[in-house]
Amino acid sequence: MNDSDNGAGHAAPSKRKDARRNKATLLDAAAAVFVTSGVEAPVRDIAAKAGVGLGTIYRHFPTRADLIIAVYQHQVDACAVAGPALLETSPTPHAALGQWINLFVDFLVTKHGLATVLQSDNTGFDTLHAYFLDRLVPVCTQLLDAAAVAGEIRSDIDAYELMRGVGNLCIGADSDPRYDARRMVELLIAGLRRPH
Amino acid sequence: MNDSDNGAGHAAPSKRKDARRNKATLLDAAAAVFVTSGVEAPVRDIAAKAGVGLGTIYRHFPTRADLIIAVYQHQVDACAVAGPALLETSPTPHAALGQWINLFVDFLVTKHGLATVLQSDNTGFDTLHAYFLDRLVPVCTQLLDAAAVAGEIRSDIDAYELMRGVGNLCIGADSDPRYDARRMVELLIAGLRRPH
DNA sequence: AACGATACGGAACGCTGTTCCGTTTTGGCA
DNA sequence: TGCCAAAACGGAACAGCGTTCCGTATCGTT
Repeated sequence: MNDSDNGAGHAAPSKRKDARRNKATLLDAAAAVFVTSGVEAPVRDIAAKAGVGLGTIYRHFPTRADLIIAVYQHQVDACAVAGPALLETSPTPHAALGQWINLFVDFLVTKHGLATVLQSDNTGFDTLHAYFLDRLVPVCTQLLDAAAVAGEIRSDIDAYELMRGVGNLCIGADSDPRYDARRMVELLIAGLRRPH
Repeated sequence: MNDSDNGAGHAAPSKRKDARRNKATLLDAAAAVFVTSGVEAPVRDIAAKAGVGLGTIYRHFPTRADLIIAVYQHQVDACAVAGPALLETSPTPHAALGQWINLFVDFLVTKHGLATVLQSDNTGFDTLHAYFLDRLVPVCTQLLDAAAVAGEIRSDIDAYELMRGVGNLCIGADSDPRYDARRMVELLIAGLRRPH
C-alpha cells in the first residue's frame, strides 16, 4: 500500500536512494525515541536522533500522526490478523474476544502515551484515530457478533464503542503504578456478559 | 479554607477590594468560556473575556489547573457530599454506588474536555488531579466497602483505580456522538458484580 | 561534465502556558 | 484632605510545541 518498504530483497524504489535511506533511518529513530520518551516526544527529538532536518521528517510524514502510524502499522495489522485466528483456536467466541482484547491492551499499554494520543481530539491526529479504527473495528465486530450469536454476551454493544472504551481505559496505564488498565478492561469485558 | 469567597453577606476580605472583584470576574469569565470552548480554552481567552491582563490571572490562580479547580470546586464538593446521602436513601449499597457513579459521570461529561485534562499527565495538572482524588476517593471507598460487605460486588477493587477508570471512560464523551461514556461506565460497574 | 529534478536543513511562523517588571490603583495615616 | 508605600494590574517577552517555507545541496540522467 505504501511506497518504499519491503520485506527482503530489492524492491519498490520510491524515487531517490537517499530519500529511501532517510525514511528508514527516520522510522528507526522514531521507534527508538518512542520507547525511551513516549509517543509524545517532540518531533525535533526524532529529527535529532535520526541526524536529519525538520523538513525531511515532514516531507516523509506530513504530520506527526503519520509517523506514529508508520512505526506501529505492522503491530496493528498483526493484531487485526490475530482476531479471526483466535476465533478458530479458542473454545468459545467469548474467550477469543477476551484474548484479542488482551492483545490490544498489551499493545497500547506497552507504548508510552499511545492511548492518550490516540483518543486526543486535537486536529491532526484524525488519521491516526482513523487508521486504528478502520483496521480493528471490523475485527472486533466479528468477535462481538460471534459471541452474541453464541448467546454469551449482550447483543447491544457496538464494536466502535467498545474499542474506544478499552482504548480510554489504557490511558495513563504506564506512569501510574496504582492504576492497572488490564484489570479495568477485564471488568469492562466481564460487564459484557449476558445477565444470566 | 480559601480566602475571599463567602456564602452570603459581607465577609472574608482577602486584601484589596479590586483584587477580590477581579477574582470573581475571572471565575465568572472562566466558567462562561469553559462552557462555550471547553476547559482546554487558552488562558488568553479567559483573560480577554474578563477584560483583564494575563498577569492578573496568574496572580490569582498560579496555574491554569488552579483556575479549573476553583471553577468546579463547589460541584465536586456537592458530589462528595452526595455519597453518604445516597448510601442512606438507596435500597442497597450497590444501587447507591451506581447512582453516585452516575453523578460523577454526568459531571465529567457535562464539562467539555474536563475528563481529558483530568487524566493528562502533563506537569502542572497535578493539583487538579490531586484535588479530585482527595475529595472523591474516600467517598468512593466508603461506597465500595459497603457494597463489598453486603456481598454484592467483588472486594478486590480499589477506589482509586475505579475512579480513574471511570474518569478515563468519560474522555471524549462529548464531541463524538458514536461514543456513549455512560453506557461504558454502566458496563464497568456491571463487571464489578460478584460472579454468581 | 552538466543540468534539471528531487530532497535536504533549519530559520521562521503561529500557537500554547508562564514569567517578569514598569505602571497604575488603592486605602490607611498624617 | 493629601500623601505615598504597598498591593495589584497589564501585557511584552520567554520557552517550547507542531508545522511551513525556501534557499541550498545532492542525485541520476543526458
